Amino acid sequence: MKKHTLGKLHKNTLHQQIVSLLAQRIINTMHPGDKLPSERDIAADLDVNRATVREALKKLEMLGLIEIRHGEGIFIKDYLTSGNLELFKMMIYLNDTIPFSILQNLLEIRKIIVPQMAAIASQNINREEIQLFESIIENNDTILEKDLAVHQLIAKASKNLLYMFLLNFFNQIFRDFGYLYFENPDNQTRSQKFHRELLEAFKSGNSKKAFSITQNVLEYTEKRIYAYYSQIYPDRG
Amino acid sequence: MKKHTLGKLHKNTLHQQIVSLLAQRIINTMHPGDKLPSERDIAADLDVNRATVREALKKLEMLGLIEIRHGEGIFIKDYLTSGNLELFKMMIYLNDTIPFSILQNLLEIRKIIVPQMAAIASQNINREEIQLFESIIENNDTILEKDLAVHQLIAKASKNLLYMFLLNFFNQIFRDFGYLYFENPDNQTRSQKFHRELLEAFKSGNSKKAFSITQNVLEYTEKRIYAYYSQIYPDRG
DNA sequence: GTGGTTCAGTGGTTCAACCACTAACAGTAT
DNA sequence: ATACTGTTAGTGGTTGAACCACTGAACCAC
Repeated sequence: MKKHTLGKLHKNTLHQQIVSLLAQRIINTMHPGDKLPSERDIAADLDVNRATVREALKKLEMLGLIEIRHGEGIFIKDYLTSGNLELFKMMIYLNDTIPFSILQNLLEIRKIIVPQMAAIASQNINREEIQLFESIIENNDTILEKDLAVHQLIAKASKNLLYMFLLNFFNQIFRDFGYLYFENPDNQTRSQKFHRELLEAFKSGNSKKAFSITQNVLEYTEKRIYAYYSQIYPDRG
Repeated sequence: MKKHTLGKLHKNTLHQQIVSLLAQRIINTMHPGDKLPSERDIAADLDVNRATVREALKKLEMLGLIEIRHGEGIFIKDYLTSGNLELFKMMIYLNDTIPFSILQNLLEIRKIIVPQMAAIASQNINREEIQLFESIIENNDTILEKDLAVHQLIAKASKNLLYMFLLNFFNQIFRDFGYLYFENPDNQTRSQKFHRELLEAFKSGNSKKAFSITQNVLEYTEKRIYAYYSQIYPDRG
């Protein structure tokens, strides 16, 4: 790895490549409790510097994939019981297509939590946030950006920092795949309708309405995404 | 808030100390878009090596606190729109006591999602998982370990990997604070009752019952925790 | 057995140097 | 004036070698 013998496209940093490489190796071929080679050996195997390997290992540690013990070594953790949302995100991007089961997981959780938070937001929202909502609807951003902003406003109005962070997770994924969804004009108008209706529910402080409005649009979204997915991959839907 | 308050001193690694230091500095005194000093300057300021600083910066990057741009520098991100659950966790442990608002956030989200997942689990659980549930109830672990295991089983039975990872987040926190909760014998028997009832609901595949049983115990838990908290900090409850 | 010592192997940290990228600027050609 | 080009300073990215700190196992003395 010392010299770029070929004009390869190295868009990622070296330690990021090592993160992906080791993550795949760990998930696919190793088991909890297994010991990873020493930092020196990994560095030698990959023909990179030990410091670079260490930066990659620090990231893998934060993903919940490994545990680094001073004086002992590096051990594989059970990602089912120690993995976090960052690992989930990486699993999405490791493959070139998002696995269908992962997609289902995502939409299932989303449908559970978002309507409830919209209901809570309707009770806690203040004038300033109402105005922000109106300006989001009126501005000239793309519908994708608007929708992301609306959900962020729901989180802000809910006054729940944990939901704010949870939403960041959803949005980071949706930002990458959402453009596909909004290529369909029907989906665009459906979201615009959702934004308008939710604003009214917020203005009147009607939590039940906020809940149902949000639930309905998520169910619509779900159907559309499944339809799209099974159209692209007829054997998986 | 670790259990072993005696005997174990602060033996954090140097780069971990730097993570905490920089995280506090960023959250408390800096704003999104601000530029952090260069790696070389930070290393000089803290009188540590640049490689050590870099390992800390890699972690801060994964927390969503900073963005590192090759050739440009290190920039503060808006943690409200880029922070993740790991950052939320760090915010809990940065202070010596868990802030009340954070506690509320946690319990609010937990109460929304866990009963729904229990209902889903009741529909997807298989014989093997039923047996695992029974063995959890019968074994001799502490009630804290049992309760963590029961929730893990709910996640496993739900067949939702994302919820599995979300639960890891909750459990990592509950593992550190839960022993306080279970010091109360009433709370212990309440959880044991929950485990038995949920097992029956799972056996009969009754999703509504699984939902309400889980919701009830979470509401009980919530009240107890709030009561405990306002007893310790009378001015905040 | 018990307790202390040594030793090899591991992660943690340091140092100095160089590579690769970015922005800003000055100079040039058009 | 405008657009292009090369230079340069400052930044993060990577390297190599060395040493420090911790762990477990083997060994030894009692």
